Amino acid sequence: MGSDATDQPRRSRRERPAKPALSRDGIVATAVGIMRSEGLAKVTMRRLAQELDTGPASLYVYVANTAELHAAILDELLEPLRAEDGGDWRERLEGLLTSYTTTLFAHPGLARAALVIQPSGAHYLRLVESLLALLDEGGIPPAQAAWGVDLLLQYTTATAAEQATRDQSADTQAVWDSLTDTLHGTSDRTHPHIADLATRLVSGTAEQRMSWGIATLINGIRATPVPTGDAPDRRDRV
Amino acid sequence: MGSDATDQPRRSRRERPAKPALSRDGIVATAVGIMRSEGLAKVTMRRLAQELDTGPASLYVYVANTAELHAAILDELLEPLRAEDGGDWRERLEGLLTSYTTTLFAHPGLARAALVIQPSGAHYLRLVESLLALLDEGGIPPAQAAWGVDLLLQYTTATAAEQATRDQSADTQAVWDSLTDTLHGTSDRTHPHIADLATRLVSGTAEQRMSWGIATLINGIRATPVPTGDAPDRRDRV
DNA sequence: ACCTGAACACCGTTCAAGT
DNA sequence: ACCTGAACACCGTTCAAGT
Repeated sequence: MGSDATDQPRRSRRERPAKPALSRDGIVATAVGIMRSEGLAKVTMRRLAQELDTGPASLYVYVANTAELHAAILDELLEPLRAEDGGDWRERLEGLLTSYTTTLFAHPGLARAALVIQPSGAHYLRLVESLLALLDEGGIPPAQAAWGVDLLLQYTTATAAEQATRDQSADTQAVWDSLTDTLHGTSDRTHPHIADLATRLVSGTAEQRMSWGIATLINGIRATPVPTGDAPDRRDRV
Repeated sequence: MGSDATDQPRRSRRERPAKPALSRDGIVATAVGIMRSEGLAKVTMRRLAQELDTGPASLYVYVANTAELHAAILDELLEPLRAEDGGDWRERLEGLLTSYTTTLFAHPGLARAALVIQPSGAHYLRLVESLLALLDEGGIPPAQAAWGVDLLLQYTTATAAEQATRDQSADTQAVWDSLTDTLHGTSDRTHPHIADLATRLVSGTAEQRMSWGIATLINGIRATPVPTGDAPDRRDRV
């Protein structure tokens, strides 16, 4: 009983489980799959089309371009993100931002895409909502929270983008060594401050830096009022 | 008299002013030229080779890869950056960071490269030195200044990367409108904080946001001590 | 309306062979 | 040592033509 062509009269089966109809959701889901197994760099229109057993042109019926596709992938990855229940608002805020960063870390290259596209998917909005709720709980004035949430997300996204890229490249250690050497070798006369702080400039683990960075941002956001007056919209729209 | 073969016995001239010898500096200078006139996206190994009248393989004698080339271009652009003379240290710090951002703004795409590569050229080091001097002048504790300078440069670089990309794309307005609509259309019940702050989330000009962001970072850096103890090197090297 | 083959106009990087 | 032609293994996007 090696064959199973019983109730499906004619149609090439096996290999592919009956080519499913194309849909935006199906395309995004397949894209996520490729990214998880091979990284974002492999998620190209051509490769994706191949996976879906069609030509690249077909995808443009559902996705405007590669950037939009990457935005959709990102939002999909944010699905499991949720703030913890117990604890101090600061701890929960740091926890939520850390899981956001961890998510981006796990998928090198997506963080860079996130910096370049303006995410606006459902899961991203939920993340923003959670962050605003925590800042509110911490008594941060609304205007500062509104601008601050941008700062917090930008910081974590940019950090993930940097870190992810560096981990990816094979010669990270070499680059690092040469930077350390450059800093320590800097002349005391031309660059006194760098020479003085050489060790401190590169001290700390990524986790320590991130934790300090988030605390620094929160302290800054709390302490810095936004300019008063009816500030115009960023696009000068009324 | 269509020919002009007078005092140069044999050698195809005209068109190209006698092909110069390749050198790293020449390659970088040519790359900067292409970037200024056509944008970073056009600075490819192939295009650069064509400009230098050779094949792409020849460039690999002087430049390890495209990322290294972009790093070299960035450093070249930082050459004219200098802190102003007069005024408050805060104003001069903001001024210097603003000219850094303006430089990246003027060349869309380079900011993104700056986030991905660890800059370490001579002009970048001078910028770091200037920032450390200003933070020192402002009485920021050395350990906080050392970590803070990273935060300030990351913030400005990431902001430029975001802004540059968005200005570049033709349908910026459409994306913006749809984001605004999304925010304002967000249900009061599912996303109460977003609904409440919708206007504030998108308020302010890019300049106002940047200025507030820098002030926020400085306040945070001043207020947040770095973890004590002999913190290990970021790479655990002793 | 949805889908597609084929084409247009490109990429980075390597390598064996030359000078 | 430096330079190169040619190749390998790819890209995103468009468009006319089909169903």
